[in-house]
Amino acid sequence: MSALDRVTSIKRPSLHEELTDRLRTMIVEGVLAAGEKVPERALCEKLGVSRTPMREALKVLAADGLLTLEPNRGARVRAITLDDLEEVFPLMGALEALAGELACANISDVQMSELRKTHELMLECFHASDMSGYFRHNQRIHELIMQAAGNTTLNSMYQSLAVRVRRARYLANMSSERWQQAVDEHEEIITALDARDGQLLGAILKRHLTNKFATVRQWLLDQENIGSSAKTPS
Amino acid sequence: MSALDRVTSIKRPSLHEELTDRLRTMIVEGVLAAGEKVPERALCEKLGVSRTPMREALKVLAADGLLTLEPNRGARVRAITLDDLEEVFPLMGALEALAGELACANISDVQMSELRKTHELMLECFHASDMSGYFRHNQRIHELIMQAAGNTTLNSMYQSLAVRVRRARYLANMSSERWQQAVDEHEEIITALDARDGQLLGAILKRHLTNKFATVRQWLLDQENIGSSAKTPS
DNA sequence: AATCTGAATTTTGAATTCATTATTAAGTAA
DNA sequence: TTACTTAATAATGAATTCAAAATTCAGATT
Repeated sequence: MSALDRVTSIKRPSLHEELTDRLRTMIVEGVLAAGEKVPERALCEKLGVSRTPMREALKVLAADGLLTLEPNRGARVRAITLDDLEEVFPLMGALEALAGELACANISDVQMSELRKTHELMLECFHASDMSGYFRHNQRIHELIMQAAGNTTLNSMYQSLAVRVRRARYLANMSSERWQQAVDEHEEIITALDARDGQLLGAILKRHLTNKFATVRQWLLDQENIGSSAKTPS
Repeated sequence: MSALDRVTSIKRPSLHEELTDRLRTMIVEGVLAAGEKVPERALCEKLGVSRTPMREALKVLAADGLLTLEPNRGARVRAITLDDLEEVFPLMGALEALAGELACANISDVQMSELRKTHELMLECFHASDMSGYFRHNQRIHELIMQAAGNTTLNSMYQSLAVRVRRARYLANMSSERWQQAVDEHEEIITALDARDGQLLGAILKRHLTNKFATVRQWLLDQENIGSSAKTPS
Protein backbone atom coordinates (compact mmCIF):
# COMPACT_ATOMS: atom_id res chain seq x y z
CA MET A 1 0.00 0.00 0.00
CA SER A 2 1.63 3.23 -1.12
CA ALA A 3 1.17 6.71 0.28
CA LEU A 4 -1.11 7.35 -2.67
CA ASP A 5 -3.86 5.55 -0.82
CA ARG A 6 -3.99 8.46 1.57
CA VAL A 7 -4.82 10.90 -1.23
CA THR A 8 -8.55 11.48 -1.37
CA SER A 9 -10.19 11.95 -4.72
CA ILE A 10 -10.98 15.47 -5.88
CA LYS A 11 -14.53 16.12 -4.87
CA ARG A 12 -16.37 18.58 -7.03
CA PRO A 13 -19.86 18.72 -5.61
CA SER A 14 -22.49 18.77 -8.29
CA LEU A 15 -24.28 22.00 -9.01
CA HIS A 16 -27.51 20.84 -7.51
CA GLU A 17 -25.83 20.00 -4.22
CA GLU A 18 -24.18 23.38 -4.00
CA LEU A 19 -27.47 24.98 -4.89
CA THR A 20 -29.31 23.02 -2.22
CA ASP A 21 -26.91 24.20 0.45
CA ARG A 22 -26.93 27.74 -0.86
CA LEU A 23 -30.69 27.96 -0.91
CA ARG A 24 -30.97 26.38 2.50
CA THR A 25 -28.68 29.06 3.89
CA MET A 26 -30.63 31.78 2.14
CA ILE A 27 -33.83 30.53 3.71
CA VAL A 28 -32.34 30.25 7.19
CA GLU A 29 -30.84 33.72 6.96
CA GLY A 30 -34.10 35.14 5.78
CA VAL A 31 -32.79 36.26 2.39
CA LEU A 32 -35.73 34.31 1.08
CA ALA A 33 -38.51 35.52 3.31
CA ALA A 34 -40.86 33.03 4.91
CA GLY A 35 -44.13 32.68 3.08
CA GLU A 36 -42.78 34.30 -0.06
CA LYS A 37 -42.77 32.66 -3.44
CA VAL A 38 -39.39 31.52 -4.69
CA PRO A 39 -38.57 33.58 -7.76
CA GLU A 40 -37.21 30.69 -9.76
CA ARG A 41 -36.12 32.55 -12.85
CA ALA A 42 -34.63 35.50 -10.98
CA LEU A 43 -32.67 33.17 -8.71
CA CYS A 44 -31.32 31.25 -11.69
CA GLU A 45 -30.06 34.45 -13.25
CA LYS A 46 -28.65 35.76 -9.99
CA LEU A 47 -26.74 32.53 -9.34
CA GLY A 48 -25.88 31.89 -12.96
CA VAL A 49 -27.40 28.45 -13.31
CA SER A 50 -30.12 27.00 -15.45
CA ARG A 51 -33.47 25.90 -14.18
CA THR A 52 -32.69 22.19 -14.23
CA PRO A 53 -30.37 22.01 -11.20
CA MET A 54 -32.39 24.75 -9.52
CA ARG A 55 -35.55 22.70 -9.72
CA GLU A 56 -33.74 19.61 -8.48
CA ALA A 57 -32.60 21.59 -5.46
CA LEU A 58 -36.12 22.89 -4.86
CA LYS A 59 -37.49 19.36 -4.89
CA VAL A 60 -34.97 18.29 -2.28
CA LEU A 61 -35.65 21.26 -0.03
CA ALA A 62 -39.36 20.62 -0.35
CA ALA A 63 -38.86 17.00 0.69
CA ASP A 64 -36.91 18.42 3.61
CA GLY A 65 -39.84 20.57 4.68
CA LEU A 66 -38.28 23.95 3.99
CA LEU A 67 -40.45 24.67 0.99
CA THR A 68 -43.89 23.74 -0.15
CA LEU A 69 -44.51 22.99 -3.80
CA GLU A 70 -47.83 24.12 -5.21
CA PRO A 71 -48.45 22.24 -8.45
CA ASN A 72 -48.07 24.50 -11.46
CA ARG A 73 -47.64 27.40 -9.09
CA GLY A 74 -44.08 27.07 -7.97
CA ALA A 75 -42.36 26.88 -4.62
CA ARG A 76 -43.03 28.86 -1.50
CA VAL A 77 -40.83 29.30 1.54
CA ARG A 78 -42.55 27.48 4.32
CA ALA A 79 -43.22 29.87 7.16
CA ILE A 80 -42.90 28.40 10.61
CA THR A 81 -46.21 28.67 12.37
CA LEU A 82 -47.10 28.04 15.96
CA ASP A 83 -48.62 24.75 14.95
CA ASP A 84 -45.39 23.73 13.26
CA LEU A 85 -43.46 24.70 16.34
CA GLU A 86 -45.67 22.59 18.55
CA GLU A 87 -44.99 19.67 16.23
CA VAL A 88 -41.30 20.18 15.83
CA PHE A 89 -40.20 20.90 19.37
CA PRO A 90 -41.37 17.67 21.00
CA LEU A 91 -39.63 15.86 18.18
CA MET A 92 -36.41 17.77 18.69
CA GLY A 93 -36.75 17.06 22.37
CA ALA A 94 -36.96 13.33 21.77
CA LEU A 95 -34.01 13.45 19.40
CA GLU A 96 -31.88 15.52 21.77
CA ALA A 97 -32.71 13.20 24.63
CA LEU A 98 -31.62 10.23 22.56
CA ALA A 99 -28.48 12.07 21.52
CA GLY A 100 -27.74 12.77 25.16
CA GLU A 101 -28.06 9.13 26.10
CA LEU A 102 -25.88 8.01 23.21
CA ALA A 103 -23.34 10.74 23.86
CA CYS A 104 -22.91 9.62 27.47
CA ALA A 105 -22.20 6.13 26.23
CA ASN A 106 -19.81 7.11 23.48
CA ILE A 107 -18.16 10.47 24.16
CA SER A 108 -14.38 10.51 24.05
CA ASP A 109 -12.11 12.48 26.33
CA VAL A 110 -11.09 14.74 23.46
CA GLN A 111 -14.69 15.48 22.66
CA MET A 112 -15.47 16.09 26.31
CA SER A 113 -12.68 18.62 26.68
CA GLU A 114 -13.69 20.39 23.48
CA LEU A 115 -17.19 20.57 24.89
CA ARG A 116 -15.96 22.03 28.16
CA LYS A 117 -13.89 24.59 26.29
CA THR A 118 -16.84 25.67 24.19
CA HIS A 119 -18.90 25.85 27.36
CA GLU A 120 -16.35 28.25 28.87
CA LEU A 121 -16.35 30.41 25.76
CA MET A 122 -20.12 30.52 25.90
CA LEU A 123 -20.02 31.64 29.52
CA GLU A 124 -17.65 34.46 28.62
CA CYS A 125 -20.07 35.64 25.95
CA PHE A 126 -22.87 35.48 28.50
CA HIS A 127 -20.97 37.67 30.97
CA ALA A 128 -20.07 40.07 28.19
CA SER A 129 -23.72 40.16 27.09
CA ASP A 130 -22.56 39.07 23.65
CA MET A 131 -25.80 37.57 22.43
CA SER A 132 -24.53 36.64 18.99
CA GLY A 133 -21.40 34.92 20.32
CA TYR A 134 -23.43 33.14 22.97
CA PHE A 135 -25.78 31.84 20.35
CA ARG A 136 -22.94 30.59 18.19
CA HIS A 137 -21.21 28.69 20.99
CA ASN A 138 -24.53 27.41 22.22
CA GLN A 139 -25.27 25.93 18.82
CA ARG A 140 -21.79 24.45 18.73
CA ILE A 141 -22.32 22.70 22.06
CA HIS A 142 -25.45 21.02 20.83
CA GLU A 143 -23.63 20.06 17.65
CA LEU A 144 -20.83 18.54 19.70
CA ILE A 145 -23.27 16.46 21.72
CA MET A 146 -24.87 15.26 18.51
CA GLN A 147 -21.45 14.43 17.14
CA ALA A 148 -20.48 12.56 20.29
CA ALA A 149 -23.65 10.52 19.95
CA GLY A 150 -22.10 9.14 16.77
CA ASN A 151 -25.34 8.48 14.94
CA THR A 152 -25.30 10.17 11.54
CA THR A 153 -28.92 9.39 10.79
CA LEU A 154 -29.99 10.98 14.05
CA ASN A 155 -27.74 13.92 13.34
CA SER A 156 -29.08 14.62 9.89
CA MET A 157 -32.68 14.32 11.04
CA TYR A 158 -32.01 16.67 13.90
CA GLN A 159 -30.32 19.15 11.60
CA SER A 160 -33.20 19.23 9.19
CA LEU A 161 -35.51 20.12 12.06
CA ALA A 162 -33.09 22.58 13.63
CA VAL A 163 -32.77 24.48 10.36
CA ARG A 164 -36.49 24.97 10.23
CA VAL A 165 -36.65 26.68 13.61
CA ARG A 166 -33.22 28.26 13.74
CA ARG A 167 -34.30 31.63 12.45
CA ALA A 168 -37.12 31.87 14.95
CA ARG A 169 -34.80 30.71 17.72
CA TYR A 170 -32.28 33.35 16.82
CA LEU A 171 -34.75 36.17 16.48
CA ALA A 172 -36.57 35.39 19.71
CA ASN A 173 -34.74 37.55 22.21
CA MET A 174 -34.38 36.03 25.63
CA SER A 175 -35.19 37.89 28.78
CA SER A 176 -32.26 38.21 31.15
CA GLU A 177 -33.93 35.77 33.56
CA ARG A 178 -34.42 33.23 30.81
CA TRP A 179 -30.86 33.72 29.70
CA GLN A 180 -29.58 33.04 33.21
CA GLN A 181 -31.79 29.97 33.35
CA ALA A 182 -30.41 28.71 30.04
CA VAL A 183 -26.87 29.11 31.33
CA ASP A 184 -27.77 27.19 34.49
CA GLU A 185 -29.22 24.41 32.39
CA HIS A 186 -26.01 24.25 30.42
CA GLU A 187 -24.10 23.77 33.67
CA GLU A 188 -26.34 20.82 34.41
CA ILE A 189 -25.71 19.43 30.94
CA ILE A 190 -21.95 19.45 31.46
CA THR A 191 -22.33 17.90 34.89
CA ALA A 192 -24.51 15.08 33.61
CA LEU A 193 -22.11 14.43 30.76
CA ASP A 194 -19.18 14.35 33.17
CA ALA A 195 -21.05 11.76 35.19
CA ARG A 196 -21.96 9.92 31.98
CA ASP A 197 -25.54 9.81 33.23
CA GLY A 198 -27.50 9.28 30.02
CA GLN A 199 -30.95 9.20 31.57
CA LEU A 200 -30.34 12.44 33.43
CA LEU A 201 -28.76 14.18 30.45
CA GLY A 202 -31.67 13.17 28.25
CA ALA A 203 -34.12 14.61 30.73
CA ILE A 204 -32.16 17.86 31.10
CA LEU A 205 -31.89 18.34 27.35
CA LYS A 206 -35.58 17.74 26.99
CA ARG A 207 -36.38 20.29 29.66
CA HIS A 208 -33.85 22.73 28.23
CA LEU A 209 -35.60 22.55 24.89
CA THR A 210 -39.03 22.85 26.44
CA ASN A 211 -37.97 26.10 28.07
CA LYS A 212 -36.49 27.40 24.87
CA PHE A 213 -39.71 26.44 23.17
CA ALA A 214 -41.68 28.60 25.57
CA THR A 215 -39.51 31.60 24.68
CA VAL A 216 -39.80 31.09 20.95
CA ARG A 217 -43.50 30.41 21.27
CA GLN A 218 -44.06 33.73 23.04
CA TRP A 219 -42.05 35.53 20.39
CA LEU A 220 -44.07 33.94 17.61
CA LEU A 221 -47.29 34.96 19.36
CA ASP A 222 -46.04 38.54 19.63
CA GLN A 223 -45.05 38.45 15.98
CA GLU A 224 -48.50 37.35 14.93
CA ASN A 225 -50.09 40.08 17.01
CA ILE A 226 -47.83 42.69 15.48
CA GLY A 227 -48.53 41.27 12.08
CA SER A 228 -52.30 41.51 12.47
CA SER A 229 -52.44 44.92 14.14
CA ALA A 230 -49.92 46.68 11.92
CA LYS A 231 -49.46 44.92 8.63
CA THR A 232 -45.96 45.16 7.33
CA PRO A 233 -45.74 46.61 3.81
CA SER A 234 -44.85 44.07 1.16
CA MET B 1 -70.74 29.50 0.76
CA SER B 2 -72.04 26.97 -1.73
CA ALA B 3 -71.56 23.23 -1.71
CA LEU B 4 -68.97 23.78 -4.38
CA ASP B 5 -66.52 24.78 -1.68
CA ARG B 6 -66.52 21.21 -0.56
CA VAL B 7 -65.29 20.05 -3.93
CA THR B 8 -61.58 19.60 -3.77
CA SER B 9 -59.55 20.57 -6.79
CA ILE B 10 -58.51 17.84 -9.14
CA LYS B 11 -55.13 16.82 -7.91
CA ARG B 12 -52.89 15.69 -10.68
CA PRO B 13 -49.69 14.92 -8.90
CA SER B 14 -46.70 16.03 -10.87
CA LEU B 15 -44.74 13.38 -12.67
CA HIS B 16 -41.81 13.61 -10.32
CA GLU B 17 -44.04 12.96 -7.31
CA GLU B 18 -45.56 9.90 -8.90
CA LEU B 19 -42.11 8.76 -9.89
CA THR B 20 -40.78 9.26 -6.38
CA ASP B 21 -43.53 7.09 -4.92
CA ARG B 22 -43.18 4.52 -7.66
CA LEU B 23 -39.44 4.22 -7.22
CA ARG B 24 -39.75 4.11 -3.46
CA THR B 25 -42.12 1.18 -3.79
CA MET B 26 -39.82 -0.54 -6.25
CA ILE B 27 -36.96 -0.23 -3.80
CA VAL B 28 -38.97 -1.48 -0.84
CA GLU B 29 -40.28 -4.42 -2.82
CA GLY B 30 -36.82 -5.28 -4.00
CA VAL B 31 -37.55 -4.72 -7.69
CA LEU B 32 -34.52 -2.50 -7.53
CA ALA B 33 -32.08 -4.66 -5.65
CA ALA B 34 -30.10 -3.23 -2.78
CA GLY B 35 -26.60 -2.21 -3.75
CA GLU B 36 -27.38 -2.24 -7.44
CA LYS B 37 -26.93 0.74 -9.71
CA VAL B 38 -30.12 2.43 -10.83
CA PRO B 39 -30.38 2.04 -14.61
CA GLU B 40 -31.55 5.55 -15.27
CA ARG B 41 -32.13 5.36 -18.98
CA ALA B 42 -33.72 1.93 -18.90
CA LEU B 43 -36.07 3.01 -16.13
CA CYS B 44 -37.08 6.08 -18.11
CA GLU B 45 -37.98 3.95 -21.11
CA LYS B 46 -39.78 1.37 -19.00
CA LEU B 47 -41.88 4.01 -17.27
CA GLY B 48 -42.26 6.22 -20.31
CA VAL B 49 -40.86 9.43 -18.91
CA SER B 50 -37.90 11.60 -19.73
CA ARG B 51 -34.83 11.91 -17.62
CA THR B 52 -35.72 15.27 -16.11
CA PRO B 53 -38.46 14.14 -13.71
CA MET B 54 -36.61 10.89 -13.14
CA ARG B 55 -33.54 12.69 -11.95
CA GLU B 56 -35.62 14.97 -9.73
CA ALA B 57 -37.11 11.88 -8.12
CA LEU B 58 -33.69 10.34 -7.64
CA LYS B 59 -32.45 13.46 -5.88
CA VAL B 60 -35.38 13.34 -3.47
CA LEU B 61 -34.92 9.66 -2.72
CA ALA B 62 -31.23 10.26 -2.14
CA ALA B 63 -32.03 13.05 0.31
CA ASP B 64 -34.35 10.55 1.96
CA GLY B 65 -31.54 8.06 2.40
CA LEU B 66 -32.85 5.38 0.05
CA LEU B 67 -30.23 6.01 -2.59
CA THR B 68 -26.68 7.22 -2.67
CA LEU B 69 -25.55 9.48 -5.47
CA GLU B 70 -22.03 9.01 -6.72
CA PRO B 71 -21.00 12.10 -8.69
CA ASN B 72 -20.84 11.42 -12.40
CA ARG B 73 -21.49 7.80 -11.66
CA GLY B 74 -25.20 7.71 -11.03
CA ALA B 75 -27.40 6.44 -8.24
CA ARG B 76 -27.13 3.25 -6.27
CA VAL B 77 -29.76 1.60 -4.10
CA ARG B 78 -28.55 1.92 -0.57
CA ALA B 79 -28.27 -1.47 1.01
CA ILE B 80 -29.15 -1.65 4.67
CA THR B 81 -26.16 -2.78 6.65
CA LEU B 82 -25.86 -3.83 10.24
CA ASP B 83 -24.32 -0.47 11.05
CA ASP B 84 -27.28 1.29 9.49
CA LEU B 85 -29.64 -0.87 11.47
CA GLU B 86 -27.90 -0.05 14.72
CA GLU B 87 -28.30 3.63 13.87
CA VAL B 88 -31.86 3.49 12.68
CA PHE B 89 -33.47 1.32 15.32
CA PRO B 90 -32.72 3.45 18.38
CA LEU B 91 -34.05 6.37 16.41
CA MET B 92 -37.23 4.56 15.51
CA GLY B 93 -37.52 3.54 19.14
CA ALA B 94 -37.35 7.15 20.29
CA LEU B 95 -39.88 8.21 17.67
CA GLU B 96 -42.28 5.38 18.50
CA ALA B 97 -42.01 6.15 22.20
CA LEU B 98 -42.87 9.78 21.51
CA ALA B 99 -45.72 8.70 19.28
CA GLY B 100 -47.02 6.51 22.06
CA GLU B 101 -47.00 9.35 24.56
CA LEU B 102 -48.72 11.71 22.15
CA ALA B 103 -51.23 9.07 21.10
CA CYS B 104 -52.27 8.49 24.71
CA ALA B 105 -52.91 12.19 25.07
CA ASN B 106 -54.79 12.62 21.82
CA ILE B 107 -56.39 9.40 20.67
CA SER B 108 -60.11 9.57 19.95
CA ASP B 109 -62.67 6.88 20.72
CA VAL B 110 -63.14 6.20 17.03
CA GLN B 111 -59.42 5.72 16.56
CA MET B 112 -59.22 3.54 19.64
CA SER B 113 -61.95 1.23 18.38
CA GLU B 114 -60.37 1.01 14.95
CA LEU B 115 -57.15 0.09 16.66
CA ARG B 116 -58.85 -2.63 18.70
CA LYS B 117 -60.49 -4.01 15.58
CA THR B 118 -57.20 -4.17 13.72
CA HIS B 119 -55.65 -5.84 16.73
CA GLU B 120 -58.34 -8.54 16.61
CA LEU B 121 -57.74 -9.08 12.91
CA MET B 122 -54.06 -9.41 13.57
CA LEU B 123 -54.69 -12.00 16.24
CA GLU B 124 -56.78 -14.02 13.81
CA CYS B 125 -53.93 -14.00 11.32
CA PHE B 126 -51.57 -15.10 14.08
CA HIS B 127 -53.77 -18.08 14.99
CA ALA B 128 -54.13 -18.94 11.31
CA SER B 129 -50.34 -18.69 10.90
CA ASP B 130 -50.98 -16.13 8.14
CA MET B 131 -47.64 -14.38 8.27
CA SER B 132 -48.37 -11.96 5.46
CA GLY B 133 -51.73 -10.89 6.89
CA TYR B 134 -50.22 -10.57 10.35
CA PHE B 135 -47.51 -8.34 8.99
CA ARG B 136 -50.03 -6.15 7.21
CA HIS B 137 -52.26 -5.63 10.24
CA ASN B 138 -49.22 -5.16 12.44
CA GLN B 139 -48.00 -2.36 10.23
CA ARG B 140 -51.48 -0.85 10.24
CA ILE B 141 -51.55 -0.79 14.03
CA HIS B 142 -48.32 1.14 14.20
CA GLU B 143 -49.64 3.49 11.55
CA LEU B 144 -52.79 4.06 13.57
CA ILE B 145 -50.78 4.91 16.67
CA MET B 146 -48.72 7.35 14.62
CA GLN B 147 -51.90 8.82 13.24
CA ALA B 148 -53.43 9.15 16.70
CA ALA B 149 -50.31 11.00 17.82
CA GLY B 150 -51.37 13.70 15.38
CA ASN B 151 -47.90 14.96 14.56
CA THR B 152 -47.35 14.95 10.81
CA THR B 153 -43.68 15.83 11.06
CA LEU B 154 -43.09 12.94 13.41
CA ASN B 155 -45.09 10.70 11.13
CA SER B 156 -43.19 11.54 7.96
CA MET B 157 -39.83 11.17 9.70
CA TYR B 158 -40.85 7.82 11.07
CA GLN B 159 -42.09 6.69 7.67
CA SER B 160 -38.85 7.56 5.96
CA LEU B 161 -36.99 5.43 8.48
CA ALA B 162 -39.53 2.62 8.39
CA VAL B 163 -39.26 2.37 4.61
CA ARG B 164 -35.55 1.85 4.86
CA VAL B 165 -35.86 -1.18 7.12
CA ARG B 166 -39.20 -2.53 5.95
CA ARG B 167 -37.80 -5.01 3.48
CA ALA B 168 -35.43 -6.42 6.06
CA ARG B 169 -38.21 -6.52 8.62
CA TYR B 170 -40.44 -8.40 6.26
CA LEU B 171 -37.85 -10.86 5.11
CA ALA B 172 -36.64 -11.66 8.60
CA ASN B 173 -38.78 -14.62 9.56
CA MET B 174 -39.76 -14.77 13.17
CA SER B 175 -39.37 -17.87 15.24
CA SER B 176 -42.65 -19.08 16.70
CA GLU B 177 -41.48 -18.04 20.18
CA ARG B 178 -40.62 -14.57 18.99
CA TRP B 179 -43.95 -14.38 17.21
CA GLN B 180 -45.80 -15.28 20.41
CA GLN B 181 -43.77 -12.68 22.27
CA ALA B 182 -44.63 -10.03 19.69
CA VAL B 183 -48.31 -10.81 20.07
CA ASP B 184 -48.01 -10.53 23.84
CA GLU B 185 -46.35 -7.17 23.47
CA HIS B 186 -49.21 -6.03 21.30
CA GLU B 187 -51.63 -6.98 24.08
CA GLU B 188 -49.64 -4.74 26.40
CA ILE B 189 -49.76 -1.95 23.86
CA ILE B 190 -53.55 -2.04 23.71
CA THR B 191 -53.77 -2.19 27.49
CA ALA B 192 -51.51 0.83 27.95
CA LEU B 193 -53.44 2.77 25.35
CA ASP B 194 -56.72 1.89 27.05
CA ALA B 195 -55.31 3.24 30.28
CA ARG B 196 -53.95 6.28 28.42
CA ASP B 197 -50.62 5.67 30.13
CA GLY B 198 -48.20 7.50 27.86
CA GLN B 199 -45.03 6.73 29.81
CA LEU B 200 -45.83 3.04 29.90
CA LEU B 201 -46.83 2.85 26.25
CA GLY B 202 -43.66 4.62 25.23
CA ALA B 203 -41.58 2.12 27.18
CA ILE B 204 -43.47 -0.85 25.74
CA LEU B 205 -43.10 0.38 22.18
CA LYS B 206 -39.42 0.94 22.70
CA ARG B 207 -38.97 -2.57 24.07
CA HIS B 208 -41.15 -4.02 21.30
CA LEU B 209 -38.88 -2.45 18.72
CA THR B 210 -35.74 -3.55 20.52
CA ASN B 211 -36.93 -7.13 20.35
CA LYS B 212 -37.83 -6.81 16.70
CA PHE B 213 -34.40 -5.33 16.15
CA ALA B 214 -32.78 -8.42 17.63
CA THR B 215 -34.66 -10.60 15.14
CA VAL B 216 -33.77 -8.50 12.13
CA ARG B 217 -30.19 -8.19 13.30
CA GLN B 218 -29.84 -11.93 13.50
CA TRP B 219 -31.32 -12.31 10.04
CA LEU B 220 -28.92 -9.74 8.62
CA LEU B 221 -26.00 -11.55 10.21
CA ASP B 222 -27.16 -14.82 8.66
CA GLN B 223 -27.54 -13.09 5.32
CA GLU B 224 -24.01 -11.79 5.43
CA ASN B 225 -22.70 -15.22 6.30
CA ILE B 226 -24.59 -16.79 3.43
CA GLY B 227 -23.37 -14.03 1.15
CA SER B 228 -19.73 -14.59 2.03
CA SER B 229 -19.75 -18.40 2.08
CA ALA B 230 -21.74 -18.89 -1.11
CA LYS B 231 -21.67 -15.87 -3.35
CA THR B 232 -24.87 -15.35 -5.29
CA PRO B 233 -24.36 -15.20 -9.04
CA SER B 234 -24.64 -11.68 -10.47
C1' DA C 1 -0.06 -13.65 -22.09
C1' DA C 2 -0.61 -9.65 -19.33
C1' DT C 3 -0.72 -4.87 -18.89
C1' DC C 4 -0.98 -0.37 -20.47
C1' DT C 5 -2.59 3.30 -23.69
C1' DG C 6 -5.97 5.74 -26.03
C1' DA C 7 -9.96 6.02 -29.01
C1' DA C 8 -15.03 4.82 -29.24
C1' DT C 9 -19.06 4.34 -26.67
C1' DT C 10 -22.05 5.04 -22.99
C1' DT C 11 -23.66 7.57 -19.15
C1' DT C 12 -24.26 11.52 -16.49
C1' DG C 13 -24.75 16.72 -15.68
C1' DA C 14 -26.71 20.80 -17.14
C1' DA C 15 -28.78 24.06 -20.63
C1' DT C 16 -32.14 24.75 -23.83
C1' DT C 17 -36.45 24.18 -26.01
C1' DC C 18 -41.28 23.06 -26.25
C1' DA C 19 -45.98 22.55 -24.31
C1' DT C 20 -49.19 23.38 -20.77
C1' DT C 21 -51.13 25.84 -17.08
C1' DA C 22 -51.74 30.02 -14.40
C1' DT C 23 -51.77 35.00 -14.12
C1' DT C 24 -52.48 39.39 -15.79
C1' DA C 25 -54.47 42.79 -18.76
C1' DA C 26 -57.73 44.59 -21.82
C1' DG C 27 -62.04 44.94 -23.59
C1' DT C 28 -67.08 44.35 -23.44
C1' DA C 29 -71.67 44.26 -21.55
C1' DA C 30 -74.75 45.03 -17.82
C1' DT D 1 -68.46 51.59 -12.45
C1' DT D 2 -68.47 46.66 -11.87
C1' DA D 3 -68.45 42.15 -13.28
C1' DC D 4 -67.48 38.96 -16.81
C1' DT D 5 -65.08 37.24 -20.96
C1' DT D 6 -61.23 36.64 -23.60
C1' DA D 7 -56.65 37.61 -25.33
C1' DA D 8 -51.79 38.36 -24.01
C1' DT D 9 -48.14 37.33 -21.03
C1' DA D 10 -45.50 34.84 -17.84
C1' DA D 11 -44.72 30.75 -15.07
C1' DT D 12 -44.15 26.05 -14.61
C1' DG D 13 -43.57 21.00 -16.08
C1' DA D 14 -41.30 17.99 -18.96
C1' DA D 15 -38.65 16.55 -23.20
C1' DT D 16 -34.84 17.30 -25.82
C1' DT D 17 -30.26 18.69 -26.79
C1' DC D 18 -25.53 19.60 -25.82
C1' DA D 19 -21.22 19.02 -23.08
C1' DA D 20 -18.37 16.62 -19.84
C1' DA D 21 -17.10 12.66 -17.49
C1' DA D 22 -16.71 7.68 -16.96
C1' DT D 23 -16.62 3.16 -18.92
C1' DT D 24 -15.55 -0.13 -22.40
C1' DC D 25 -12.81 -2.23 -25.65
C1' DA D 26 -9.37 -2.75 -29.26
C1' DG D 27 -4.74 -2.51 -30.18
C1' DA D 28 0.14 -1.76 -28.89
C1' DT D 29 4.01 -2.84 -25.95
C1' DT D 30 6.69 -5.47 -22.92
